[in-house]
Amino acid sequence: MPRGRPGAPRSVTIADVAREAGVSRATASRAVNDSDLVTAETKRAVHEAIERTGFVVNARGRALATGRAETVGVLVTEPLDELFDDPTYGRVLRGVAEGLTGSGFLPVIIQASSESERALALRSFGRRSVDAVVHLTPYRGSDLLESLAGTGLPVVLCGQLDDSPYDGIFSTVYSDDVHGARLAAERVLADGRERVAVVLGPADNPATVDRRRGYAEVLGSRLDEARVVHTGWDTAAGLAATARLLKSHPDIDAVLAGSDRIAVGSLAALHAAGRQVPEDVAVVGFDGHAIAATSTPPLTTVAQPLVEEGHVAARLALDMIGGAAPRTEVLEMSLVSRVSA
Amino acid sequence: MPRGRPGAPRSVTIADVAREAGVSRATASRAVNDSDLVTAETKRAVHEAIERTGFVVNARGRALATGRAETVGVLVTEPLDELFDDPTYGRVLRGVAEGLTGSGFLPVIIQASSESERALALRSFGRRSVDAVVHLTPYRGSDLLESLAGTGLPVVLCGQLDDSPYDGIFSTVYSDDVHGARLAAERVLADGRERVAVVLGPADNPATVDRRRGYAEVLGSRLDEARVVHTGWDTAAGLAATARLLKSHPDIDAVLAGSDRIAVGSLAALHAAGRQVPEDVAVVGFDGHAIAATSTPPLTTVAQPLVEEGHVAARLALDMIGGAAPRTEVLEMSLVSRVSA
DNA sequence: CTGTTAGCGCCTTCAA
DNA sequence: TTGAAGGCGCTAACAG
Repeated sequence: MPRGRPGAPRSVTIADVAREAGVSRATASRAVNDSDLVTAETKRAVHEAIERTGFVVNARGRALATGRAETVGVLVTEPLDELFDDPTYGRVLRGVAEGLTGSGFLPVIIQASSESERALALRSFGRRSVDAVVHLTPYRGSDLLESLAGTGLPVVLCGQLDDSPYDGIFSTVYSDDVHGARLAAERVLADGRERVAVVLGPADNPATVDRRRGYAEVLGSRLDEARVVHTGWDTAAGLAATARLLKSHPDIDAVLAGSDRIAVGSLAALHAAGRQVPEDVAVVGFDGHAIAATSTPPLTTVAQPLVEEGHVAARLALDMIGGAAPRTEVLEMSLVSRVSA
Repeated sequence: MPRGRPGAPRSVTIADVAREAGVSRATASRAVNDSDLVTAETKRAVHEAIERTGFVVNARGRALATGRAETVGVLVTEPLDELFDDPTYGRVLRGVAEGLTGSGFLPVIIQASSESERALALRSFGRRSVDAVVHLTPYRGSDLLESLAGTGLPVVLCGQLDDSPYDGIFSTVYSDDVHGARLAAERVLADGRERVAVVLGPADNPATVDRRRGYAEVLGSRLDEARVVHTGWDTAAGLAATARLLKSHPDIDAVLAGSDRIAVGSLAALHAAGRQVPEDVAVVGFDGHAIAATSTPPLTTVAQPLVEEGHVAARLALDMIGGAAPRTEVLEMSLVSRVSA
């Protein structure tokens, strides 16, 4: 007969409340859950008993009885401390939290940047400590996704994978990079730019691939491969890459950047090279981060609906918990016009 | 008779394993938990049955039976997007995760930056969805701490409060700011600096108060109040404040900064004003962040043992879960000598 | 509308 | 060393 841990005073259970209110445990439970099978008067009596006893439902007991933990795990595989200069995940996270409010489900963030942390998280998921998993930072090539599928839990992926090997298994939400890139390219084209340079993030990144495709679709033959470069996602990388580009192709009149941080680097490189933005060279960023609004000059950029992505992820998770089949939602990007293009 | 949710196939329980292995549920349970009341042979049989059936313990059932969720909630009241701006929390978080490995407890991060999120988190804690709470960002003046105390859960505070109203209720771990500040002041003093300026963070911050006290203790009458200013924690604030200081007191020969980011701002202001660091002016930062190592020149700084703080927090939490009384641990800061002082 | 009854899945005491 | 039995705290089917 397990007695909680020794020393820990037995806490108030619904049986205590029932006794105190002079009703059965079932009725007390119904009152707690505000069922409308209970008289207003009985409810009042139970609530008074709750007041008097200081009762709080025990999540463990409820979870076992209902088969639900009322919890959504948010899996973050990037190390949180390395993530500090990329606001992307913070925004999506906020969206997930917002999307879950009112549902009775609590988002719990699970950091899983090391192999051992991943194993721990997986084990915990397998044991059904959460009702669904929102994976904020999915990537292929590990067996993490495979293991997640193995848990049988509802899983939502935030972000696009190369192809879609998990259609029908996971739900997915992502922003349409191809479309966003088209918007950027169309803008500089409409502006009469002729010699467009492209400074992208790492070549093996799916977002990079899609953005490049979007640019190419709109620019067509105007896109000279020699003016397309890949670099890191950050400002320093953008600066260096753009500076090099300006050496080899001094005549460029537009830069399509693969991220806002890259774009800010481009701005700096152009400034250093004595080019005026947007008079001599137009610059269009990608992401819609805060830094795009405060750069000099303020950056025209393709905004990803990150918070909305979180909202949708939450909805997908709730739907799957409710028994819905997995599905994929693609969100539209939008062009935010500022000064730089 | 509750049947889980409709549609959800009944999962494998320990009863299935027991049947499959031809033992009782009790024995199967013991084998699962590697009790040494079980023959090696029986264990093997059970594990084979587990293999065959694909059994995974259900956390909900176990939690109800043992009275433990095997989970430590890590409460973050700062908005997470800011968490990404300041590596401090990320480091402590890592420490907590490391400190918990091997304990069987999983850290789950709960974001509670809005009032409603706080309410949700508190409700969840009250329901015993976690076994302990590590509060990463405690501050006075809200009723959050009061409510946390009300849950009766073991709570660990990371960071020092103004006074100690929760001695004997919460455990606390923090780094000794007064001592750290003394180290910084002693350094510039030993260096023969005479006109020391102090650029602190917000005046109402407890860390600020303590750091100021530490500087004052060492500097004594050498600390001219007119050369002490308060500003924000970030680089831009540090730059502006230092620039102003250089206007009113052009003769300063040392800057004690309240954070590394402030110090980096000071470095920029000094550079802009044509001062050499450390020849003309010494600069000492505070925090020991990565930016201190990569600044120009590299920053001498007071390093907080953030990861260790996390380790200790985890230990305190585990101890309290085990029934230990709350206690407070104070960690020593250390001076990291680089070029700037 | 309320009470009775029977578990959810697991662990643990007790007796063998 | 193993099994039988009971209970952790709650909810839900069923009968009244």
